[in-house]
Amino acid sequence: MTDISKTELKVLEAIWQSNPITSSEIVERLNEHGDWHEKTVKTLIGRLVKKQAIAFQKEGRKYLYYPLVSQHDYQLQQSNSLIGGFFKGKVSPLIAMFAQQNKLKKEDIQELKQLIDQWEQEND
Amino acid sequence: MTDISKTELKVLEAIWQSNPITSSEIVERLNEHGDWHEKTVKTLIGRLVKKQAIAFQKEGRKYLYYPLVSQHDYQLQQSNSLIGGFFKGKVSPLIAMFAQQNKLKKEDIQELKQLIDQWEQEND
DNA sequence: TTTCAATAATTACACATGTAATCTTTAAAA
DNA sequence: TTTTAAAGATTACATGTGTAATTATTGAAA
Repeated sequence: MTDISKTELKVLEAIWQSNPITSSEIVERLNEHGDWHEKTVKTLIGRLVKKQAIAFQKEGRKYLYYPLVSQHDYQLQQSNSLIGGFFKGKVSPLIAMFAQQNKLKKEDIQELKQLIDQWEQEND
Repeated sequence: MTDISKTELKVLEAIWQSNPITSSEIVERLNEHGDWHEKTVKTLIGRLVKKQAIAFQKEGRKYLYYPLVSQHDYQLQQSNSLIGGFFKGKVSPLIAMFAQQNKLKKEDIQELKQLIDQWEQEND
């Protein structure tokens, strides 16, 4: 799959939010936050189709778009790429960075602890 | 600061590795992994200068390049952007994702525990 | 059935990016 | 001092990206 650009990603996110979805609904959804020109959105939809990130089903006169790439898979791939590229594939340096920046809240710590407990229960 | 492209980042990473550094040294370093044409690297160096990601000091006939953007700051910004964009600014969903993919090793858990201990000692 | 309006497809255009070649400058070598 | 070679600056060019207008298609309305 070719790279998905910043603006294409915004469109894809609108589609992930719920689908299948028509182009005009995509435009509406994007315009809830931000200012998107209909023509621009149509172009981006077309590029996403060409990149096989989305596809459509013709339902009579309507084109119903849906994702071919799942949000989870995309996030996983991007996260792996960042962690792999910056931190040799290890997550702790990222967490350390956040800790240093005082970006960790009680809730985060709580959730991390829970994840660790779960991991320890499952592994050995 | 304008965005730094993929290939520009490779050049910047070579500079972060140790600096100040000459363009030919940058080329050498990049060619330890991968195949970089000298002219291409020169172009990318020029673009990084224009973007004010790096600068140089003329040392007689030599141009000595050094970073204006620190690796740490760059990584922090990119990490924040990913975590902010995908996980509403919370780190635990990312860790959960890694856990699910069996990407967490004993060592990671060990380090996470330590970070948590430290956090708890510092915060209340 | 002709017309209209919505939607998609095509075209446009400036700036970014990947990849490099050519031109210019200047210190070092001859 | 003239020549050369290395480094930077400029130019090149195809493809990608952001942003949109124009054209074509087609089901729905009149």
